[in-house]
Formats: sequence, C-alpha cells, structure tokens
Amino acid sequence: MTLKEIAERAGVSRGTVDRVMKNRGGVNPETEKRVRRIVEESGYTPNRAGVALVRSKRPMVVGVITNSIGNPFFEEVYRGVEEALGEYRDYGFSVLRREIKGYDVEEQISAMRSLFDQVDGLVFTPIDDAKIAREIGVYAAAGKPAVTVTADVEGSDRVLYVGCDYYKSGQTAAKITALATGGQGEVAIVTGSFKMLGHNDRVRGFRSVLKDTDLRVAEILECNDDDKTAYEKTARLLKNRPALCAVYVAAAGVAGTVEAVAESGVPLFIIANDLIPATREYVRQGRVLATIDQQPARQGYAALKNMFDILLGERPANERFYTDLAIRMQYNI
Amino acid sequence: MTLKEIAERAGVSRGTVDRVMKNRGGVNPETEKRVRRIVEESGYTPNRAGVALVRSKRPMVVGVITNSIGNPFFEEVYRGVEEALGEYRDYGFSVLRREIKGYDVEEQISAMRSLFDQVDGLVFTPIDDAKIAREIGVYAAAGKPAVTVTADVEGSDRVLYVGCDYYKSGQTAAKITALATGGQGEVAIVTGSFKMLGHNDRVRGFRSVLKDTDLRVAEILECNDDDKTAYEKTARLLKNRPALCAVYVAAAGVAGTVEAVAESGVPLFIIANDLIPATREYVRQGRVLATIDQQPARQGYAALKNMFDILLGERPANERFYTDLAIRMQYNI
DNA sequence: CTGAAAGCGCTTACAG
DNA sequence: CTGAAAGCGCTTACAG
Repeated sequence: MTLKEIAERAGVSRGTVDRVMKNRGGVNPETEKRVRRIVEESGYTPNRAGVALVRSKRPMVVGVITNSIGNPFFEEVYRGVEEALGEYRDYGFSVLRREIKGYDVEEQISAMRSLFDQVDGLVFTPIDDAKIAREIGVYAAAGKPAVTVTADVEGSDRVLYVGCDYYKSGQTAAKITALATGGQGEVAIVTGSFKMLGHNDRVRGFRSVLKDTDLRVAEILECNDDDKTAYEKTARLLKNRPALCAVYVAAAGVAGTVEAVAESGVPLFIIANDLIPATREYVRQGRVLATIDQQPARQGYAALKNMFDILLGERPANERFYTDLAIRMQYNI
Repeated sequence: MTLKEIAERAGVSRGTVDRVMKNRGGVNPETEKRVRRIVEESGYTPNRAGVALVRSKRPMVVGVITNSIGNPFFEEVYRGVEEALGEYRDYGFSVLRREIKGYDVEEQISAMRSLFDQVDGLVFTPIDDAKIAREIGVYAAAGKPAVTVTADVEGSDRVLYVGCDYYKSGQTAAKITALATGGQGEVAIVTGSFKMLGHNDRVRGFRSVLKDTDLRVAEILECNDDDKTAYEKTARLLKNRPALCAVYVAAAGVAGTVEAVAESGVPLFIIANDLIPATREYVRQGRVLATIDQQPARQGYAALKNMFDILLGERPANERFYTDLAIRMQYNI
C-alpha cells in the first residue's frame, strides 16, 4: 500500500492525504474523515525509503554528549552510536558530538545549550540533578526529544532511558562472590561515588543477596572512579583486615584495586562491573574473577536507533530499555 | 557525493557510471578508467535509500529454513530474523520461511530445493554433512549466497557463519562448575548427539578446563536432545554414582535432567547451555545454577542483516561472526 | 559505446 | 480547502 493508492481510493491528491496524516489542518472535515478511515483500514505506513530520500535534502541531526574524556567506558557507548549512524546515515540522519569530562553539572548544561540550536534531538548520560532535568524540559518544550543512555535522571521529560538495571547488576556480582567464597567470610566494596544513583543501586543489590549468606561487608570505600584513590584505600584496608576473602568493585577503579591486592599478597577474589579494556585483560589473566557486563556498545546503538525512530514519529513501546547483564569470566571474555 | 555529481565530473551520463560500477561492460576503456578514478578519489558509495526505492519494485527475497518444529531455541533465532526484517522490509527485502523438524539430511535438502527458485539467498542451520555442503554449492553457482546460523558445515561455499564459539561455551561452563564445586569431585555430562559438531566442541572445551582441576568426568550420556532419554539415563547414573557433585547439560535435555536430579534427592549443581523458556525458569528457581547463553535472537538478526548487505554487494569483513557468550544466573536471567 | 527518460514513494513549496 | 509539479538518488529499459 502506497500514498498514491491511498489518495486514489479517497479520490484526493497525495498532498491532502499528507495533510491529514500529519495533522497539518486545513482539510475539509468530510474529506479528512474519509481519508483517515482508508488509512486505518489499509494499515498504511509510509515507506521509509521514500521518506528517507526526501529527508536527505536536509538530514536530521542528533546531538550526542559523551562523558568520554579519560573514560574508556563511554568510548564503547560511542562505538555503538557510530555503528547505528553507519547504518542510518544514508537514510537522512547525522550526529553532532560533544565530549566532556566527568560529572560536572555546569559543564553538562553548557554542552546541552551549545548543541540546542543545531540538533533535532539529544542523546546523553545525565547527571542525576534537578538542573539537568530542567534543561531536558527546555528541549522537550521545543519538540526536541531527549534519550538518556547508561544513566538516568529523576523527574525529567526524557522520552526513553537505555541502560542496565543497576540493582540486578549488584545482585549478580554478589551471586558470583558467594559462589567463589563458599558464601562465608568478609567482603570489601569499592564504590565509585555515593552521589551516583547507579553505583548506590549496585551496592544495595549486592548487599541484598549477601543477606542470604554468611558473607559480611567489612567496609565500603568510595574512590570517586579514581584508580589512585582505589589503590590507596584498598591497600590501607588490606593491612587492617587480612581476613578479607573478596573485593567487589562497583564502578571504576579496578586497576587500582587489583594493584593493591597484588601487593598485599592476600589471595582475594575480585569481582568487577563493566568491560573496559583493562578489566578484560585482568579477567583474562585470572586476576579479576568475573565482571558484570552491561553491554555499553549496545546501549549506544539502541539509544541512537530509538532516537531515529522517535524523530520519525514513533513512540517507544516502553520508557525504559534495559540491556542484558552478562557475567564474563576467563573463557567468555 | 551522488551518482549525478560523479557523472558530471566525469563528463558522462549516470548510466555510464552505473555500467562501470557494476562491471557491466560495454564502456570505452578510456572512459571507464576516468570514471573509476573519480569514484575512487571521491570515495563514493551509492545512497542506500535511493537503491532501496528502486529495489522496492521487485523486493529481494531471502529464504530462511529453521529447525524450529518442537524446538523453542530456533523460535528465538527466528525472532531475531523478524526483527531485522521489520527494519529492512521498507528497503526492499522480504523473507520466505520453511520450518522443519530436527536434523534429517534429506528433509533439509528438500527444503533447500523447494526454496531455490524463489529466493535470492539462503539463511539456515546446516547439518554438518557433505550433501548439505554440496547443495550450498548449487546455490553458490547460481549466485545465491548462503549464510549459516547457529551451526556451521565443513567445507562449503557458505559466505558467512553467524553463531557462537562452541568450544569456549564448554570452557565457560566448566569454569562455573569448578567454582561451584570447589574444583573437586565427579561430574556427569549429558550431551545432545555425538554427531553434532557443536555439541562435541562443547564437551571438548569443558574437559579442557577440567584438566586444571581435581574434577573428573564420571560419565558422558547421549540423550539425542530428548528429555525422556535425558531423564532415564541420568536417573540410572545417579543410582550408581551417588557421589556426583555436578551435571553439565551440553545441549537440550535440561528438563529431563533436572527432573532426574530432583527425584534422586542428591544435591547436585546443574550447569546448562542456552536460554530457552524452560531453562530460564529453572535458573530463576535456582534448580539450574547457570546457563551459557549464546544469544540466538542476535544470531538470527545478524544473519539476516548481513545477508541483506551481501545481497547489496558488500562482502562481510570476516567469514565468521561470533555472538558473545553470556553466563546467566539467578539474578541476571 | 552512450545518453535521456521514466519511475520507485515520499515531501515540499507553490498556485489557485 | 486542494491539486499539480518538482525533486530526493538511484536503476532499468530503451533509443540511437
């Protein structure tokens, strides 16, 4: 079924059908009703190749902000973005990227504003802060949808969140920890930041599973995603608690933790999250027992692809899209 | 860069550029050289939306044979096929499906032949048999590419294999088994068929990792992917070997194995492969400790998408595309 | 050996 | 309130 056929059946021109379908107004109510009925009955949807060709005159542009400076995890997310772009570039889409460092609210807002006039929609990893939510509102008011990737922000108008379930990711890590230790002994947790929603969710998930075992959390260390801090705090802890049997690294800081453990000579199990090159290497070597992978490249890919569909007028089925969590160990890394 | 621009720069018509790019011949050697140089220099690739629109007059059709009758695993593969189709239908592609049951060479060949005249390419899960390889050769000779999904066949002209690395999948299962048992005791293996390449690779991978532990394989049972057989053989074994500490189910037959273990009352760890609804439920309940997921839906999706690209003239970068192996346990199922 | 034209399905001004 | 036409980038006959 094509636009032309619809128009013929309704006895009008393609222009009129278009006016009806896009709710552009200025159509005789009788005519509109007739057209609408025929569209419904035939289940017509516009052919995407036809639409794409027209759009290629002035491609739609999606703004993408990545916290990738000095953070290889977000390079992975962006790899997925590029993959989706490669598939859809010819269909009239492009991407405008801004790279920022870390989680500074003002810097993130400034990136959002600098992109505003040039883009039709925004994909980014928000800091969970009311100011960011408000800025998303500015985009929404201008008809520019926002999709959050990897992390979400409370109470905003973002159309879709693409990322993992952090609570489950902590639970999964605990399950592996229990298996390795026989479910007995003391565990330390190295977390990223107490201010990050996802990190806290992981810790909560981890603890919830430990309740059913004889494992206890000896201490929880905040490293601010910094390897040096992770190293120092872990090293100090290991001196005071030689009886530890495992360390759970809930965010970044894996390399620092691994180093401290190696120097201590204590035979600990290290369980991590996420799959950056350094962690992959540690798992391969057996220095990290397992890592819980949230598939960042798939997140970037899905975020962008969904954004394209949203710009084409399709609403996502669900406001959250969770990527699977995969446990990776020595042989499936 | 568009065809039109290329034609203008070369001072010829679009038709002539097309003749050069498709190697259709009948072009003055001088002209051809000039066009080719300009195409190279500009890095021109045809716009896919434009190509799609023309192709929509007569869509290309991909034949898909699935061994899905009575086998939920292949329903998952087909879900992925449908997802890819949903994305690419408007770009001038369609699918013609044949469903068959099990692994009968003659039945598979007959499905291949019945599809031959109606399709431009074939996606299927081959039996590892020389007759099948020969039949792929018939397709290849007619310029109809074949992509194998989930399983591969030796010595054929298939263009691409999309599936997992079975050896690694067995290794990964062994790693989990070792972790759960403390690396000591006796393990039974329930395999599908000694005639299936993938099943044997899994068993080999499993054994290779066990060598570094104090785990021993007590017995290896062939169940022909049948739950009843799995149940009977496992039940019998458990009577003779009450000291078993784990069972590795290398293919189908999980439900039968689980039942036999439950009845025996012996507290065994069960480690499985693949993620069908039944297995998911067992993992959720804790009756199966872990399963190694090869992501069948992604396999179907990638197989079809790659086939579309192949039909458009792109050769895949590699002749094998491995989907990731994910360990799934109670909290990430 | 080569070019001009039609047409794939759509959207976008423009004319009335 | 409505339609005719141009054009997006490509391929496919067809004419010469």
